[in-house]
Order: sequence, then structure tokens, then C-alpha cells
Amino acid sequence: MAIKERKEREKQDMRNLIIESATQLFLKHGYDKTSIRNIADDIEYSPATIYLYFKDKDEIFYVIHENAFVILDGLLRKNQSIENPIERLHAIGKTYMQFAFDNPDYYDLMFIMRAPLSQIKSEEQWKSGECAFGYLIDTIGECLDKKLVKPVDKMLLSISTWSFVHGLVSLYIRERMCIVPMEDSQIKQMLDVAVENYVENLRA
Amino acid sequence: MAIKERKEREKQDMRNLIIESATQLFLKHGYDKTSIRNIADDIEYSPATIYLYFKDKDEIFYVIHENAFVILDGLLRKNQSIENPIERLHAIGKTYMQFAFDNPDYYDLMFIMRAPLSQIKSEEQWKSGECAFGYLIDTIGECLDKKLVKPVDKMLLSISTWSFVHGLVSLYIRERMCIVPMEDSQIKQMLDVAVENYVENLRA
DNA sequence: GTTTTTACTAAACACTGTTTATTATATTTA
DNA sequence: TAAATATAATAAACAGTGTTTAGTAAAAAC
Repeated sequence: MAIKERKEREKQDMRNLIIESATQLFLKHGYDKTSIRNIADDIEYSPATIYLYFKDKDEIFYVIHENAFVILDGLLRKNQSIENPIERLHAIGKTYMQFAFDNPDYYDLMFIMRAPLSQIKSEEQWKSGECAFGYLIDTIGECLDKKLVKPVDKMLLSISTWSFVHGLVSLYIRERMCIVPMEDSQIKQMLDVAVENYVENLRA
Repeated sequence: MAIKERKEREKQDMRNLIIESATQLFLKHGYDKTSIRNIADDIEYSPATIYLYFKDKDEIFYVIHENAFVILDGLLRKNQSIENPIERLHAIGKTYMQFAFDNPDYYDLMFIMRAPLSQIKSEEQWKSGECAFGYLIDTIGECLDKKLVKPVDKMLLSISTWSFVHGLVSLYIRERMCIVPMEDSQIKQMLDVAVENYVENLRA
């Protein structure tokens, strides 16, 4: 029954083809402007074919979403070599911010876009997300354990830290920082300083 | 030439009618799910008529956007009676957050939605936005002048403070707080504590 | 009373995500 | 090998979107 396995492989290949095309189009033009017909044109199949491999557009969204979390998680964990946890925390913040500026469309998809909840709400699926957030919690836990930062509830500090950097990044990405009377390069520089300042302020 | 004036009045009335209907529909179903045809049905005119009063959907978006900023600005300034600027800052943060939770669709429109830049980028139009943000800057300036908070660049602290609360609020509104293993009411409570904790940490 | 301007709309255009009925091909069975 | 069945792909349609165009009634100006 090698045919069944080949078919299974071909099915997965087709899914990969669709995801690759969708990701590329999405990173070039953004999610909203990537239509099923665009993807179909790109892979030279009819639009209806895509629905043989994915339930709907949300399911494609979700796979890209999952991939993005794997990428971010990998980047964040590259800071594991930094021994001092508060310095590591600082590096994590900078890495997170850099990821957002390098891949604004990924960031949008991950943390800003109104998400297809049916897919995301299930906790299983958030695994890689929980993983990245879990890494932040662990690092902050280490800072607290070693009394390097002022004592405070671990979860509170984790949410606060994430929210702080997300706030800076998302206001920038969604172009609300334009009310600040500064040039773009100056603003980006200030956002960097803001993260630095925030982490320094946590110190015990 | 009273006819011309009456016509002008009628034109403005029609614009108001459209905006009122659009706002009501938008607050009920969200922006994306409010179509020009929905508005047209509601006011009992043809869709094409709306284009005689507004250039496009973005222009309707922008008027609602402007109105929302007037509302928020008014709410924030109600805290002016609080004399201690750092306590006022705390109150402003809580008011901002309450506004977001009470009017998530307004908040979305104001600070999260991908905005029609053509309208918003022009600084004139951001007037009320600048006004609300200006009020934050002024309050923080007062805190700095009176040496109630640790010395730091005024603009940096203003952006940081805004970003912090925006981060908390926007992650909640766009349902990313679901990775935190807590119930909704607990999360909301924690967000409140986070703001309190943040302001306390600023103290000199 | 005739002309001109204004207010409005039906219908169309070019899109969107998605579904259905149909066809051609590949696989299985007799 | 030939007929029956299962699979893969698609053309066409459905219901929706924002927006434009051409045409019609009513109001205002002359």
C-alpha cells in the first residue's frame, strides 16, 4: 500500500505549496490583500482547489501564524547564552522589537490582527505562543529569584513587560506614533531607549 | 439667497444622518461588518447617495474617528480636578483603560485599526488626538517639574506610559491575553493593578 | 413657462470568500 | 485487459464588498 503513502505525501506537498505561496504573497502585500484567487493564480491552480486542502482562508492564516511563532521563539531563545537574567531580559526585549520591525506583517498577524478565534483559542494550538511567552515568564522568574528586580508578582511583571514592548511596537506598526513630532529614525531610536529604560527601572 | 443656506443646512443634516447611522451600526457590528449598503438600507437611501456626501468609506471612518477622540479627550480632562499630578496620571491611565473596555470598537478604530493614512497623517486632522496626547505630556511634565517622578526625558516617558497602557488594552481587546492562564475577570483586575504598579514605579 | 441645476438611484464593474455540479484522470476490481 | 469506482481539479455560480456611471425626476433660476 505504498500508493496511499505517496498520496499522503502529495497531499502534504500541495499544502506546503499553498502555504509557501500564501506566505510569500502575504509578506509582500499583507494579509487582507492576499486573496484566495491570488494564491491560486500564483500556484497555477483554480481557487476551488485550495479548498480541497484547507477548510477556509482562516486555516491558511493559522498555519502561517504558527510558523511565525516558531521563528520568533527560536530568535528569542538565542539569548539563552546570556547568563545574567536581567541582561537577558533586555536582550529578549530588543530581539522581540527587532523581529517586529524586520517582519511587521508577521508581527501584525501574530499580535494585532483580529484573529480567527475558532482556531487560536484552543490552548493546544497556542503551544508555540505559550512557549515564547513561557520563555519570558521563566526569565523574569529568574530575575525575581535572584532578587535582581524589585519584588512583584511574576505573572503581573510578565504581562506588564510584554504589554510595554507590544505597546511601543504596535503603535509604531499601526502608524500611531506619527503624533510624536519626530522623524522616523529618531522615533525608532527612542523606542529602543524606552525598552532599556524600562528594564533598568525594574532593578532592585 | 436663503435657499443656498437652507441647502447647505440640508447637506450637513444628511451628512449627520449618515454618520449617526454609520456610528450606530459600527458600534453594534464593528467597522468591517458595516457596509455602505447596510448604512444605505438603514437611512433608506440608495448606496450611491452616500457617495454624494462622502468621498469614500474612509472619509466616514475618519469622522467617526474624530468624534471618538473628542469623547476620549473630554473624559481624560475630567481628571483635571485632581491636584497631585502623579495621582492625576494614575487616574488618566484608569480612565483611558475604562474607555477602551467600555468602547472597544471606538478604541480599535482610534488606536489599532489599519487607518486610512491619507486622512489621518495630516497633522491638522490629528488635532484632537494631539490634544489628548498633549494632555498626557503636560501631566507628565508637571510630575517631572515637581520632582515627583524619577528624572527622565519628558517625551520618552510620555510615549512609554501611553505604550504601556495601550499594550495592556490592545492585547486584551485583540484577545491575545488568552495565553495567560486566568479567567477574564482576573485578567481585567490584573491589568488594573499593572497600571497602578507602573505609576508607583515612576515615583522619585 | 422654459431652461438649468440639483438630488437621487438602478445597474453595472471589479473585486472578495466559498460552494456546487461536472469532468477528466488515476486506481481498483472483475 | 476492460469495466467500475474513487480521486483530483475546475468552471461557474452565489452572495457579498466598495465604487462609478448613466439616466431620471424634482426643484430652482431665468
